[in-house]
Amino acid sequence: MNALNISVSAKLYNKNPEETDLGKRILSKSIELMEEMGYEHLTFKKIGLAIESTEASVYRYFQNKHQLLAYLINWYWGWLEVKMAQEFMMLNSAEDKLKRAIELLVLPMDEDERIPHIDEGTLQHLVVAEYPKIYLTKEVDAENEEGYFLGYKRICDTLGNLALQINPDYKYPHSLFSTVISAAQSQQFFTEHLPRLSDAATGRGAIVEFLTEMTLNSIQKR
Amino acid sequence: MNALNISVSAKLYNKNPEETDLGKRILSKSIELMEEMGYEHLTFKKIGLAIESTEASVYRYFQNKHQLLAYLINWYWGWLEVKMAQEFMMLNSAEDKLKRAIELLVLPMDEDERIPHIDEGTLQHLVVAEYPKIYLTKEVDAENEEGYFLGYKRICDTLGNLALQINPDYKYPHSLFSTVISAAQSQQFFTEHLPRLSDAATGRGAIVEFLTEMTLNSIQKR
DNA sequence: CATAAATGATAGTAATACTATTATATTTGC
DNA sequence: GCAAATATAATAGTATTACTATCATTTATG
Repeated sequence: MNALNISVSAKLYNKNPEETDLGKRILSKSIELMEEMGYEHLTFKKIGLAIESTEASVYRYFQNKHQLLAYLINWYWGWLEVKMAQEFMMLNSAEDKLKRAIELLVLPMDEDERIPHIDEGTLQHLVVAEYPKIYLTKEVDAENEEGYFLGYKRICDTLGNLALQINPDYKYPHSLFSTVISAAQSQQFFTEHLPRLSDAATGRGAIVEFLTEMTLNSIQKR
Repeated sequence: MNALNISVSAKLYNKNPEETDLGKRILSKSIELMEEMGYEHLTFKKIGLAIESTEASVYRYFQNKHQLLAYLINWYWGWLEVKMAQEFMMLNSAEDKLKRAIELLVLPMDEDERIPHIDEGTLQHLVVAEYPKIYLTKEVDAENEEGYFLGYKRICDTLGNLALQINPDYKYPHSLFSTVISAAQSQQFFTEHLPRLSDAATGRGAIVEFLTEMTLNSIQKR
């Protein structure tokens, strides 16, 4: 097993892919293929082919493509939470922690070599392009009860609590951080594909600056 | 023809649905069905059935479901632009206009009886639930060139310019308003389905307040 | 070594996303 | 008011997708 293990709710798979070699190959190739062709064009048949196995084998791990995406995205949030916890240890003010959190959301990720079957950089790019698809469905309420969105909620809570350390009277910590996190994603997407919707022609640094300013100005006491 | 006509780029249909009775029935029923069953579960066959016509007839107006969604969403933004223009005439400060724009984004819409075949309230709810699906695809760059996202871009520009009237030095008008507009959507969705991601248990008024504060604090000179 | 479990190979089904064809209305131009 | 053009209805057909099922084979485990 890995030195580091990100836990993902058992509702997000049929059979735990982290426990077998085939499972890990499914994760690894799914990320690669989904990034390459996009969620809509990916099929379990293509994954089966890519891992030199079969469609049926992929179905043994995940009920369907939607669950696979939800798994990958929850893995990403779980991993980001670990990263944040690590980095926050070295920082002493809530403001510095918030700033660093925004950087982690936006700046490119290095591969964590403790987890060789997941390419975190590619996964981050995939989350940017696919994230809202896991909740923008008619099944959202049922899936919410299954814990499909826990990863995201936990990060929002963590950041919201930091904001309340700065200003205990701030009224919208949940709204603010669900907004900031999804803006972190969508600004990356817009910069790449719809540049008229962002002012970050100069790169991700500008996104970080925009979000940091927006966050701190929102929570400041006045 | 209608007293009021919202123009949507000709790239967003095969045959203009506003020009025929059948076309209008397609629009009307599509909104109703998509709202009811969600984008994923809607098919042209079901639309054909609902309008007491056929699948083939729907294909004569729209190339596919994706184009239909893009049409409806562009229609919505076009209509919102008209609404904003109307309301801005009565307002004299950029700040008041921004505040009113946020209300229009968030508060429930009344049916405009000049356009009987479109139920604006339902359409608004549909945009909240489906909007990101039109750009989160691998075809985004090609469709961007076809003008699939013009409606959204125009609203962002308009609001960005209002912000620059308040503070000509503000550096991120496009990023801010693409963020505010998509937050207006996602906060409505979260309030309904994932309440832990918002602080608007009390209703849409809180969303308006949150977004207004965030906007004005961001653009203020300091 | 025996048994269970995981995987591979293959087949099959219902639904989807179209395309094509032809017949029948309906509109429009003269 | 009629012919020609156009729009729509009715139907059929195809390739792909999203699964489910079955059974043989390999691999792990006690």
